[in-house]
Amino acid sequence: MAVRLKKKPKGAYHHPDLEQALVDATLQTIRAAGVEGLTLRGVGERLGVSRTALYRHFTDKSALLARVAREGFRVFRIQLQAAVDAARTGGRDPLEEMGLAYVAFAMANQAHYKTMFGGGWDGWDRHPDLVAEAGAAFQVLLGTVAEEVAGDPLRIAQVIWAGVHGMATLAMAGQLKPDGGAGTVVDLAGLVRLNARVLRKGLRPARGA
Amino acid sequence: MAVRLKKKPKGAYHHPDLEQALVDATLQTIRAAGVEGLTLRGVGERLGVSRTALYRHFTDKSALLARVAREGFRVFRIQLQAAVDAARTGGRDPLEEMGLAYVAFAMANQAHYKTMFGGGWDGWDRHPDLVAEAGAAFQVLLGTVAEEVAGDPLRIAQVIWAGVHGMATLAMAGQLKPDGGAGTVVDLAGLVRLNARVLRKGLRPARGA
DNA sequence: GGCAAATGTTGACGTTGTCAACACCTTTCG
DNA sequence: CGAAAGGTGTTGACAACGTCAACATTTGCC
Repeated sequence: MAVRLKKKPKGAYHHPDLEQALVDATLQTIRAAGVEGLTLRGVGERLGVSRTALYRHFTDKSALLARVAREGFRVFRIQLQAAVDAARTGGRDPLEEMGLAYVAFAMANQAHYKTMFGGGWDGWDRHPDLVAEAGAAFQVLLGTVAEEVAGDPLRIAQVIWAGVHGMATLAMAGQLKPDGGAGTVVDLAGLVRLNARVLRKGLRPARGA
Repeated sequence: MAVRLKKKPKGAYHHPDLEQALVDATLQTIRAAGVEGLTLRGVGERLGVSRTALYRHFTDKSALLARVAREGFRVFRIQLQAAVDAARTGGRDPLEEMGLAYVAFAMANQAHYKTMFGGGWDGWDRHPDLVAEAGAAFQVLLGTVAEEVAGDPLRIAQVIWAGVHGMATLAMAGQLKPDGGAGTVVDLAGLVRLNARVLRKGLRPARGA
């Protein structure tokens, strides 16, 4: 390694992009061990860096997790929007497809999802950028509801959101079992579809009453 | 048996019922400071007992929290059943009233509810008594659904459960705001009612399509 | 080339959950 | 009635953790 050029091939006192590397390593760790298995010392070790190196990029363990959550909401929003678009071009129900994409993301990224919704960090107030990113994701739902069904879009969007969020978190906690307990996995997608269709039918503006 | 009155005016080496006192103190602590604010040393101090005294009654911090969760499910089930019964005698919709009781319990006992649904302890497998108590609570919902609506009761109960659970957890996390962000609190009961009515209408066995 | 800011490291401290060894109390039984 | 036995509570200790302060190194800039 005589390549003592302008960069540092060897010791690399300065990591190329430690900030992003920290986020990635954190995500990998919570994927493997859960949020409660996350340790700052472990993250540093994984990156070959000292235990306190991250304090130059994040004020806190909470701040690091909030950043991870923010990135999650970004990907989440993109996937939800893609599902809506695909449903529209494919002639399928946008709300139903969005619901499926919602639980698919949550199931495929369980630790990430938990972190996004209140896992480990210290409250929305302290992270306005996170609030913004989460709000953008909700806008996908809200906008789709506004175009798809009649009635107060916000309240309807909140009801739909609660349904998919509830199914996702209950499924993650292993609470949704067929016949109420035994072994196999629940047909989560089928449940989402059922929910979507019941809601759509119930939301159809009725004649009487 | 004769009550040994003059026994221990002073130190009371043996606590009257430390086991229950530990559960109560734990619940009080997480009510005030959240699960993450719970420390075994603090619980001991609150009871005037040593930091490791609880190891004679619980194997673990997890075991203590699991016990707290179990007691939560017991109270929860009773309140749900009471709401169903009251609705029946009062001529109101049992499912709607149960939904209201559900979120009312969750909101009034937020830390407890979070502990019940996966907060802090180490998985259902290790606590079969907890599984049983949670299952009993779910039976209230399942039985009511079976009597109230047509169709696969389990799947419908799971959908309803997901709805109220989702609303409760989102509301706890401060995610349900009117106009999507500002200040005031959401009309959670109204949301629950909306959900219940939409679901009931959507579940009505319809003729066409 | 030098200097200030940015970035990374080491040492240390207080807190926490938990174990081992010990002390005290209650019960049981010879 | 008294001693053994087991239950119950205490102290001491340890490793792991998050975080701060002080120090070291690198980078960017004039």
